[in-house]
Amino acid sequence: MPATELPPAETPVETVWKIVVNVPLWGQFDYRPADGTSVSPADIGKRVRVPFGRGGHERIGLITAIGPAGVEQVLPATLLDTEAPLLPGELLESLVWLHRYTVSPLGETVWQALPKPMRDGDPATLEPVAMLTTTGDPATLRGGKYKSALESLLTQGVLPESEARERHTGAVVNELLRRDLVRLEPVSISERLALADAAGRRWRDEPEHPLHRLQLTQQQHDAVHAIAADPDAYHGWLLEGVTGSGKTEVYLRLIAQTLAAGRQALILVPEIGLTPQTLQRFEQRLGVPVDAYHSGLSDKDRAQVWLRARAGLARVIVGTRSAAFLPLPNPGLFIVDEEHDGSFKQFDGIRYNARDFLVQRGHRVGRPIVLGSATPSLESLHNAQSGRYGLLRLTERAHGGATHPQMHIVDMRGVPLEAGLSPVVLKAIQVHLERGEQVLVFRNRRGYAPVLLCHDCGWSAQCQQCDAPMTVHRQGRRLQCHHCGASCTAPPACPDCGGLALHPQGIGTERLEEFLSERFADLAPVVRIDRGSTRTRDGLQQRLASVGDGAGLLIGTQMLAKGHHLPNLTLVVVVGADEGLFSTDFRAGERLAQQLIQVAGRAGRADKPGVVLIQTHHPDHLLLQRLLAADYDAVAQTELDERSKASWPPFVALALIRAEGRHVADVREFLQSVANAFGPYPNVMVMGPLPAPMPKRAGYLREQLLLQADSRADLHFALQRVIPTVYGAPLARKVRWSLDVDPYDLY
DNA sequence: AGCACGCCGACT
DNA sequence: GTCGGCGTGCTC
Repeated sequence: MPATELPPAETPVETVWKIVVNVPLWGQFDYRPADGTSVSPADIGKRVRVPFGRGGHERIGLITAIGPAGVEQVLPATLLDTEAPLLPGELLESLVWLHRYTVSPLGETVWQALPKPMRDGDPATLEPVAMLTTTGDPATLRGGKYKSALESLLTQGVLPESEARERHTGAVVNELLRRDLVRLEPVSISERLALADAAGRRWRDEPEHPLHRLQLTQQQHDAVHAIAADPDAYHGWLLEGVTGSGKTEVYLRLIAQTLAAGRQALILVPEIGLTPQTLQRFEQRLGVPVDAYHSGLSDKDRAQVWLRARAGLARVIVGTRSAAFLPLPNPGLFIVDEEHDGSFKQFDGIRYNARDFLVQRGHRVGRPIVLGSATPSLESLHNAQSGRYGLLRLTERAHGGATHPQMHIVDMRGVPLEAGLSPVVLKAIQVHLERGEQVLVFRNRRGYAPVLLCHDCGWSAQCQQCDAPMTVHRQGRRLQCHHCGASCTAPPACPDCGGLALHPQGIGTERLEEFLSERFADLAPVVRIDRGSTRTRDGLQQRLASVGDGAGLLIGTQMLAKGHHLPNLTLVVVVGADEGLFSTDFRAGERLAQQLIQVAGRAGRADKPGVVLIQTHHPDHLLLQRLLAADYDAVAQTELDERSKASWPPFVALALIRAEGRHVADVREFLQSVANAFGPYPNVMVMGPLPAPMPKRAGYLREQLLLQADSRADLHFALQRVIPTVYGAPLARKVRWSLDVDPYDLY
């Protein structure tokens, strides 16, 4: 045999760690253990410190797999997590799923799921916990705060020392310690787990437990029964419950059963819904500590909650969007409350929907997930109709005979208006205020007026940086752009014709406040609540509290549409609903219907039925007519039919590629090359490149590419092949671009 | 994204 | 002469 035909001597390929780092690069990187040990599947999910990039600078990486080296050069990496992996297998697998679904780099997907200290390589260690053991009897104590703190500590059982100090103030804890009424004792994780189990079972054995105080309605009972029937298997449930029907009570029973089984429950709520009152209510009814997970926590606190969840110690966690990424070794139940809410969709970085991610996790771990809403998203309704989810409906209000608010349409055509309000509306406001009740005027435009217009020549103030009119603020003295934040003094005369006929056009919340506070000054306090007046959660609570229980007039945007129960609120006025009736956005109708129902839900209580007045120029519009019957389902069905006819989601799969840059030519060329790359995939329809609905924003020129396919699989097949190449394209560095699978809207 | 390498203008 | 502008290319 001639020597030349011998195959080259093959050196066996080294088995290495496949590592992702937090960079917008598609691939993974190969590293070997620095200490010379061999790699093991048990390393998957652990963090490593790796030399990365030109200067060999160190970064944190995460081992996602092991396999044969794909490159010549393999650098050494040091393990950071020497015991258990930071990410349990299920969470990592779910994140890999998310990376495929959103078609974004795995490194970025994994990194955005971690609390900052874990991203930075801090050790995954729980802070040592001292249990507060009561050695004294609260009955022997006089003086309210020590006694109540001691009683509360007794019911909580196990509490990290820092948390005890936070809840009951350090001084109180110190005093209890000094008087030898409590003792601090370090507890092991296994002891803490055992105590959590005991607490979780307690409600079963105690007939006097707070959970049993409320009698469930038949519908609530049936819903609990259906969902709890098979706690060991995945099942998606859509819980459609009108305002006041007691969805929360259903959640609480299900959570209690989950606790009794020694499992963890994760509850996702919209940003606006996670108030201290919500948490308190959960804790009081369940009788166990409830962990909150949201952006308001410090990095350190977030990391501790994350680690408690990972250790199985946090049994009930209520959190916002990012809580969908909590590691749960022992999951029992997933809940997404107000599942239609837009805040579950992340709009920057990797664009995921926390609701959909959680459904996927429920599926993976084989546990029920409940999506609750008074106004379900069309996607979820569609899933319920097609049999993917079970549908449970709560149609009756739970306690007392509170009736649905009466909705009325106020025809504005040919009617004299004051600050955009018709005489009928003004009269109604007066009547309700005179009765000592509260009124909410809902207007989804903040500022004084949406436009500053010259009546002589038609000029209007436009933002220099954006394709949008400037909003008038401070009674016309200032102009502000709500898209880029630019702000300037309003011109004294028209810059075009020099005329003095500059008038604010249209009505914003500031103008409503100006007019209404003058008109009704002698009847009630007038409070405006929008992002201009109220920045913080506490600020919102304070402003609501300032109205008190008596007569009051609230003017507000979105912020007031949900949550916050105001028992004396009997009239809601909706100004400017027409904008949602004729929008080009496919989701506009759905959103308007949800908004109107939610805002209507603020009005009325058992003994005082609420009234909702909707001002419109289109009193015959089908959507409004259906809503009058308080029939969200009928509206939703109409909207679904429309979507089906017009080929919009959920009947087709959509993806949107946006790009912006200083030069429109770069943006156009980039998107055109991406569009061309879809050539081999005829099942994906490519629309664009087209100017974005707002072609210029903050000085950047924006264009977009809309991708549509009948089947999600076809869309993903094409995206999986095209998008990785985009990451390597030189033009991609000259523009800012993003991919949004299942865009919430097209703006 | 970082970060280094590289090739042209105003400074001790 | 060199400090530094940000264009281009690479990261196991």
